[in-house]
Amino acid sequence: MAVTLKEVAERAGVSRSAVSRTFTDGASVSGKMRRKVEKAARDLGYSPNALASSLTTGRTKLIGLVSNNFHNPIFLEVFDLFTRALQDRGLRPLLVNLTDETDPANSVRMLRQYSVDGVVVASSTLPPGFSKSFRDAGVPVVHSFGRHTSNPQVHVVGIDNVECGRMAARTLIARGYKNVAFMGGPQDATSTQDRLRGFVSEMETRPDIQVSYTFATAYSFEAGRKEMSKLIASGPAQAYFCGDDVLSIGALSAVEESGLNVPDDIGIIGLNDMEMARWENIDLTTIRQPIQQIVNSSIELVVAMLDEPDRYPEARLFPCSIVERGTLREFPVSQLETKTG
Amino acid sequence: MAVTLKEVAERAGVSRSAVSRTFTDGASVSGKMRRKVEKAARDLGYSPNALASSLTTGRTKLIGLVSNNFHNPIFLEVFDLFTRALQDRGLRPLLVNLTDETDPANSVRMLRQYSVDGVVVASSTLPPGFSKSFRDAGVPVVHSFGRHTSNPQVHVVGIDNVECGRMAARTLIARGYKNVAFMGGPQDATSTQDRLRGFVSEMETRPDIQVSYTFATAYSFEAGRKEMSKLIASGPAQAYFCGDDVLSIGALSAVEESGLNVPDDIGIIGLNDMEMARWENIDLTTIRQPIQQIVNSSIELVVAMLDEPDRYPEARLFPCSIVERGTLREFPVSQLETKTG
DNA sequence: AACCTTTTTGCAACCGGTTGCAGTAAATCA
DNA sequence: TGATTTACTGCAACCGGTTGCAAAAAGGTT
Repeated sequence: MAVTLKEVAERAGVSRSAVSRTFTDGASVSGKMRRKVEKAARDLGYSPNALASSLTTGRTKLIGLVSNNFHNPIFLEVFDLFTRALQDRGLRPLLVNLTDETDPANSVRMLRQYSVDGVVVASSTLPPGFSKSFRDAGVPVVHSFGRHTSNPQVHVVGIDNVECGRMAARTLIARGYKNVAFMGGPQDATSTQDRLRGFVSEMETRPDIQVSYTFATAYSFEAGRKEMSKLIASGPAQAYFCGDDVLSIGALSAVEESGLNVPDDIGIIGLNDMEMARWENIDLTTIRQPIQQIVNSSIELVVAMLDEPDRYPEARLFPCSIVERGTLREFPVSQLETKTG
Repeated sequence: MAVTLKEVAERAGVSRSAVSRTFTDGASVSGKMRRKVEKAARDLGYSPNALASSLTTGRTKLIGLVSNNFHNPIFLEVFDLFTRALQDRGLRPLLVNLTDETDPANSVRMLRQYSVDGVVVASSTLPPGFSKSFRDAGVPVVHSFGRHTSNPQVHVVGIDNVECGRMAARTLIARGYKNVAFMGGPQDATSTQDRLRGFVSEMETRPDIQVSYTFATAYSFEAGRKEMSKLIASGPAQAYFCGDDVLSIGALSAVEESGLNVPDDIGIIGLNDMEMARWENIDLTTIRQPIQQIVNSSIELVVAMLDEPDRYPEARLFPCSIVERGTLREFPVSQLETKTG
C-alpha cells in the first residue's frame, strides 16, 4: 500500500541510502541528488515511515501522556496545552487513561513496548512512586502536577501544594473567619494531603480559630456537591478551602440549593482558577495555578531528558497567587479596628 | 538499553524464531520450549518491541484520535470513553489536536508516518471532506459525531442533527411558545447547520410562531454567555434551542445575571445531556445524545475496517431523546384546552 | 597536469522482530 | 516395530529504514 524508500530509489535511479539521506536533515547530499530524489518522492507520494526509522535511530518521537483524571474539566485544558506543545516540537502524544488500571507496571510495559521517548504523568493524585516506576524502567519521565518530596526521585513540575494550603489559610484568617474547614479531594491524593497539611499547619498559629476537615470522594463536581450537602446538614463552617475549583463549584451549587448564601453564610476559596471560575454567576475566589507554565516546563524537561537521560532529578515549582473574586466576604471592619487599634 | 529478542534467545539457548513464537499467540510452540523461553524472558525483563513487529505484521495497534474541540467538557467525557474502549481492545490512541492546524493533509501525513491502523475523527464541527482525506490516503477512518450525508464517503457514527433540530422545535411548539429562537454554535460547524435546518423546517409548519436564529462563536460557555447577553439586551425570544449544553449553561448564566428568570421569562433547551446538565442548580432540559453508544460503535467500526479496509461506507445514527428538566415552562393549560376543545 | 582535499555516493550490515519453508523429533497407526 | 503423520524448531529472507566505511567524484593547489 504505502510507498517505500526502495521504490523511490528505483524510480530516481539512485541508491536507497541516497533517498534516506535526502529525508534526514544534516546528511550530506548534493543539490542535484536532492532534486532528483524529491521529484521521485513527490511523484510517488512518498513519506518516510517514522516507526521503521525509529528502529535504528532509537527515537520514536512518541511521548506517553498518562493521566487518571478524565472528569475534571481542568484536565481538558491540560490536554489541550500538552498536545499542542508537543505537536509544536514534532512530538506525538500517546494517551494513556489510568482509570481502569492502577498497577504502574502495566503502563510501563505498554509504553516501553511502544518505545516512547519519554513519559509525562499528568496527575495531582498519583504518588511519586508511580512515576518512579518509569524511571526505574529507564524511561525518561516527568511528573506534572505531582508531589514534590525532599528527596525527589523523579522530575516534578508543579506547585507547592503545602504552600497553597498555607496561602488559603492565611487568606481565610485575614478575612476574619473564626470557624474554617478544608474540604479536600480524595484522601489518598497527594495534592489533597499536602494542601491539608499546609492549611492545618498555618492554622495552628491561630488557636482561636476552629479548624476541621473532610474529604470528597473525587475531584469532581458531583463529589463536591455531595460533600457540601452533607456538611450543610450537619452544621457547616463559616468558610471552606475546597480541594480545587471543581469541588468548589460543586459546593457552591449545594449551598445555593440549600438556600444559604455565598459569601454571607458560607465562604469558599478554591484552587486552580479554571475557566469557569471566572463566570460572573460563579465568580469564585481561588488560588491560581499556572498550568500553562507547568505544561511548557514539563515538556521542556522531558525533551531535555532525551539527550540527557540520567539528568539529576529536579523539582520545578511555580508560585501560585490568590485571585480575589466574590466567594469570600470582605475584610471585616472589626478586624481592621483590632489591627489598627 | 532494552532487552531484545536475540538476547532472550541466547540465554534460553534457542533460535530467535522460537522466542518470537512464544510471544505470538496462535504460533506453534511446545510446552517445554515455551517454559524455557518464558523463564529467560522473565529473568531478563524482556517485553517485545511493538513497533519492530509492526514492520512485518503491518499492524501497529495505534489509532489516531483526531479532534478540534478541547474547550467543551463533553469532549473530556468523549476522550475518556474513547481511550478506555481502545485500551480494552489492546489499541493505543495517538492524540491529534487540530486547534492550530486546519489543513487535513498535515494530519494525514503525520498519522501515515506513524502507520496508524485507523483513525477516529471526533468532531461535530468538521465537514465530511476532512475525514474523506484519510480515506483517500487509504487510512481506515470513522467520523464520530460527524455529519451524515445522503451519499456518505466515509463511515459516520453519531446522531441525526436535523432530526434533533426538529425534536427541539416540536418540544417548544408543544409547550406553547410563540416566539422561539435557535442560538447555534459556530456557523460553519456542520452540527450547527443541521440542527438549525431541522429546527427551522419543523417551525415552518407553524406560521403563527415567530422564529429567529443567531450563532455563538464557539461551542463554549463563554460564547454562550456572550451571545445570550446580546440577545437579552436586544429583546429576547420566549424560548431558545441552544446549540448544545455548554452554550445552554453559558446562556443560563447570562439570563440569571440579567435578573430574568428561567423558565418563566426565558425557556432553554440544550443538546447533549452532559454531566452538568443534571446538577440541581442547572437542571437543564436537553436532548440526550448517547455518546457512550456512539463511541463504542465508532470503535467497533474502525476495528472492523482493519480486516476489511474497503468496507462500504455506512452511517450509524443513534436516536436522541428529550430529557425534561426545569428550563422549559410546563405545558400550558391554554394549549391543553385548545387541543381537547 | 599531477596531486591532495573535501564531498558525494553506494555497499552492506544492522535495528528488532516475523514467517515460509524444510528438516527433525515426536506421536499415531497398522 | 516400522511406516506415516503431525508437531516443533531453526534457517534465512524480509519488513522499511539508517549508517560506518570505502570508493568515486568533485574541487583546489601548485
